[in-house]
Amino acid sequence: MPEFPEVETTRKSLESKVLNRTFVDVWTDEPKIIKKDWSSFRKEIIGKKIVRIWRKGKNLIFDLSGGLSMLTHLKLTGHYLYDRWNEKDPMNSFVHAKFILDNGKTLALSDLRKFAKIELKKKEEIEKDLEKIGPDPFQIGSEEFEAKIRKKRGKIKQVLMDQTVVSGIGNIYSDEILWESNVHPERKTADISEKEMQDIYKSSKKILKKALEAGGTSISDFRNTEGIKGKFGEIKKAYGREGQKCFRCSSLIKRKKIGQRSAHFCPSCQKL
DNA sequence: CCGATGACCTGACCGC
DNA sequence: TGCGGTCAGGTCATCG
Repeated sequence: MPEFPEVETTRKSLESKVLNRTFVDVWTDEPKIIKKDWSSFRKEIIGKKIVRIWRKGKNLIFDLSGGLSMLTHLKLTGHYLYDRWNEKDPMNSFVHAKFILDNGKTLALSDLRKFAKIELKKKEEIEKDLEKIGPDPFQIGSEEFEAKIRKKRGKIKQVLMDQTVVSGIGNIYSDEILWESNVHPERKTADISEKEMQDIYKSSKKILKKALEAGGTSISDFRNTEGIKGKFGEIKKAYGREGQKCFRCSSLIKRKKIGQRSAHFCPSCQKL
């Protein structure tokens, strides 16, 4: 599920709720989510305090006491839930990991497809693993953004989603950003004009900011830590709108496979 | 080094 | 109702 807006929504919420809490117990019914031998994971994490919660791209990292960090990647369908959440929503029922905190409350990971991963390593090791992840659009200026994008040859949609180039953008927001910029997803990075690059840069920040303010997108399974949906799905312009009218020109939105993913775009506003 | 392709999983939905 | 196919906010390993 999660791209920048969903992960950041989760991060902010967890920061306000579980920062400075200590793990007193852990549970899982799907040990493969934890990329470490379960008994050593359990032994190492119990008694550790959460001292910082940060994000790099789509990765969510809990720095713990004792020089350890716990990295979580929610992949397609993972989301964190805390304390008392909306249990009527079936999407909140795929809980495969639970952390019991020293205030007696539970931090849970619900993940329908079980792709999420949790790693526990030394802080420096986690940081090293994340070196390959590029900056998100808010961390760089337009010149650096353009330089990074141009350096990678290929179709703009795929390059925008390449986490080593720029991070935080996935399938939904790349479609939204390119629609907003009037750029066809298959345009080659080398052939995009400077003006268009500026538009893509500005749109990236605009769309991600808007989506964050809306609490993310919950077309399928994303929920915040209270188990509630985000609202960006109600105002998206391209993703998932195949066959519906473009909000700018009324042409019908098209869907096309690019790489392995579905791209949604307006064939008349976004020309090849 | 690069791109293309499957693998990892489960559930929803659509057409017959 | 049931079956089979397709699709899904993401990465990884492997192969040519």
